[in-house]
Amino acid sequence: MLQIGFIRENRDFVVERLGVKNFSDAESKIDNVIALDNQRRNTQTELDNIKAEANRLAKEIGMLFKQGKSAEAEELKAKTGECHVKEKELGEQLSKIEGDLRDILLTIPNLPSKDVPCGKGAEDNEIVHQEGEIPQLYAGAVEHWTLCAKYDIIDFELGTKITGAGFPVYKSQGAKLQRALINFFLDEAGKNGFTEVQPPLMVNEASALATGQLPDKEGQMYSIPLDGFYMIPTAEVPVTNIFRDTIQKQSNLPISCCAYSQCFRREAGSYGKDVRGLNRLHQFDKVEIVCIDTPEHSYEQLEVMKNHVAGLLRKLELPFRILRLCGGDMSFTSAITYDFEVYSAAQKRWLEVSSVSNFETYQANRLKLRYKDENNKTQLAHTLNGSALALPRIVAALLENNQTESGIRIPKALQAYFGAETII
RNA sequence: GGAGAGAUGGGUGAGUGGCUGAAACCAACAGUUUGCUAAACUGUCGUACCUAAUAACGGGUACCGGGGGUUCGAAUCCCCCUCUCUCCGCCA
Repeated sequence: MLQIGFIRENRDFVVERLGVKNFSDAESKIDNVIALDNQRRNTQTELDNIKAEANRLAKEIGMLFKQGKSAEAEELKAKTGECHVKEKELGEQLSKIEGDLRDILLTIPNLPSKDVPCGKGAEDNEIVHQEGEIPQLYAGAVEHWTLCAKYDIIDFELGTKITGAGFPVYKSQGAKLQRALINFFLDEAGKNGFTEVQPPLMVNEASALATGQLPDKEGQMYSIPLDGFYMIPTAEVPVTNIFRDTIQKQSNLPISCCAYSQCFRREAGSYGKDVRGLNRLHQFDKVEIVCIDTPEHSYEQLEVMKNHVAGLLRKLELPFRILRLCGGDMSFTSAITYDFEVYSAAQKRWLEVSSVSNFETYQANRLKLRYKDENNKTQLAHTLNGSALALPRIVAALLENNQTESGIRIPKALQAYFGAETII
């Protein structure tokens, strides 16, 4: 959620930035917000004055009773009646205005930061970096879903039988490869200063709301209505919520966490070859990194996170590129997002394996995640997160790019974790 | 799931209708003292919103798990919800 004070002071800037995100009606919505906020302030002032008056009367009545002047006290009691009528009326007005204001604010996305390019969709994203060699595969090379069946390491049909499409069963060396990657990612994160946490895989409504999954993306999460819980679409949700309603000391910042979790996504409306095999799943594994920092340092921290992710891909010997997402392709809550894509040689396309974002104060405002600055003033912190990394497409690329006639080569960095040099 | 107890500021914990935004202690922070550390002493020490016609001090309102009610007045009384603890049951 954007901060109302910021909107008031930077109306034109806010409208202009929302334009970069192709947000429609920015101008009228922002003006509506400001008008409602004016109403809110006036009503608040009026209500406070009446309450102050009522408090004054109540004190006086107490004094009079103590002095035994009950007749005078009764007189004043009658007066308080009027106050209560007005108080009730204004109170209802105020909560209605506040509700309306909040509803509108929830529909306004985060402002893209100054580096975000304009654009409508994926085709307008900016490639800011590319490295690694695109492998030349031998003539009989195939896509990962064929490899999975050939080596009997990931069974999609079996998962369909047990649960449904998008819930694969990892078998034998496939299961081991999962564990190897998870441990590799966690260890690397640990070396780079990220503290590991293991969060719950279900969250309550307050948590889902605080990180922005609700109300914007309700249909994306699996829900358990009986208990009011949601299956997490990413560890970002529970991990960031660790810090909900807290005030951090500046000396504790930056906070850097990593967490392995399974992730659950309904992916409603997806279809076609994009969702084949490991390309899109309803349940998958991911190591997430989450950081909290001051506004002054958050962009440095973003670089730290990007470097960490790039390092992982390098060690996995995967060719990758980094995209700076354009306004139109960014998520609702993000101020800037870099996507990491690895090249999948058999599918002959780039697969998104990580997304690293700075949310600035947008999430922190809903989270009430603040810190005390050097002047001891309480301010909203910046939150950042990224995948480091999501497994399925990494597995897809590893299998496809490293396939040979005699088996699938495991990259050096992973061999100790996997316990072998090849899948045969 | 059954029975009971409880929820107060960073922590412990007082407070059962007005003088309590909340004692005391601890922690934390700043300063004095000190060769350094420690100790001692002094001071500061919740959050949000509104307002201020000197953004520095100030004034007001709300908040003692959450929501509603009684009352002129509620942390304190009543109702509902949530959560925690203890005992029992069940169980990886």
